[in-house]
Amino acid sequence: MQLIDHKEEFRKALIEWYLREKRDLPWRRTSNPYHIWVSEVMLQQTRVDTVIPYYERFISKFPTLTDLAQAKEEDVLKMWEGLGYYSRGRNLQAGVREVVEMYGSEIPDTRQEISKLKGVGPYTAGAVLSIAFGVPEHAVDGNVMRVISRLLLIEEDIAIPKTKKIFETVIMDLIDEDDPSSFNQGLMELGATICTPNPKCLLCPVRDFCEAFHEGRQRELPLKSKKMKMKTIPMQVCVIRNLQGEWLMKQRPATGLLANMWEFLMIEDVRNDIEVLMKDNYGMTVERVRHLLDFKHIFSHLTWTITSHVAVTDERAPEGFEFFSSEQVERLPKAVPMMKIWNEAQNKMQ
DNA sequence: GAACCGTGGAA
DNA sequence: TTTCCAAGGTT
Repeated sequence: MQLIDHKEEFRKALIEWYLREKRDLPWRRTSNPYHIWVSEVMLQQTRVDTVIPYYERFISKFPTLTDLAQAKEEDVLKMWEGLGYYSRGRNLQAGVREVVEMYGSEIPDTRQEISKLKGVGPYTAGAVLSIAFGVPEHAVDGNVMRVISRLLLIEEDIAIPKTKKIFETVIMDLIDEDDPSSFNQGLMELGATICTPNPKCLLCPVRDFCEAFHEGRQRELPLKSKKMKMKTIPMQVCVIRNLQGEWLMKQRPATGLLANMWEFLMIEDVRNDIEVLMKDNYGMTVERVRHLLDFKHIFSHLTWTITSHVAVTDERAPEGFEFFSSEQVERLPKAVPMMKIWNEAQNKMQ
């Protein structure tokens, strides 16, 4: 059965399956556009199971758009701690503040306007428009590209950005004008549960429409070019305490890797001892250096091989650093590698 | 348009 | 262990 000649039957089969089989997720229990926006940002490149507890905590802490707009950025980052891609959190708050200032706290309901908001790209725009406002707009994510590439046997490389336009055009032609929310979510739900990289075609509600299944080529799709191997950066971390037992930390720059997150002193050099490096780089004398923890931290595009130490000093904090009490350190937003070191350091100290 | 931006789970 | 990746966006 050719999908292009049977669009209405396809929509019906997809939406009926979705309404019958959809998972019970927190953001599917609300019609609050702000809550849906939050969920869509958290779900970017992140698994449902990972997002659920973060979503629940975030909505409890910032129940309304106004609450988030008025929050301190550090509190927002703290709620994002461990979730990754931390600029999402900062951009979300920036976008929410734009809605308060420019749109009277009402999230705009056109692609034109909502796309101007910080952190809202083509996917998130379409997702919020269709799910929260019922606007028939495309929301093309990795799931949709996988599902559609199989249904229509599209052999374009989805690693190339402009390939996405093909899928957006297809969706605008296929989308159900009466229930774009269930249509878009149905495609994503299908991609997440049935039309997975290793597809379960016998359970698929729309396999009769699927050209790849017809040809037995579903496992070949979508086509995706390889990416290059990542870099490895050796790193030494030194957890330094002063005579009051406070901890030396600094905030990372506002842009780039782990932007605005807090960390202990780090040096990209494993050939020299910590005492020498501290003297050379900061003119600082540290004593009682003890080895702490060695581990590897893998980012999406690079790897840190970390060796860490604890040490003591009676000198002032170097430029850009501050000493914090344990209670203060606990409250600072820290990325996962620093959380590991922080936990280990606390264990070892008592 | 390619490179950058996290994390943890699964194959 | 290695690889891939999961409801992408920004620069």
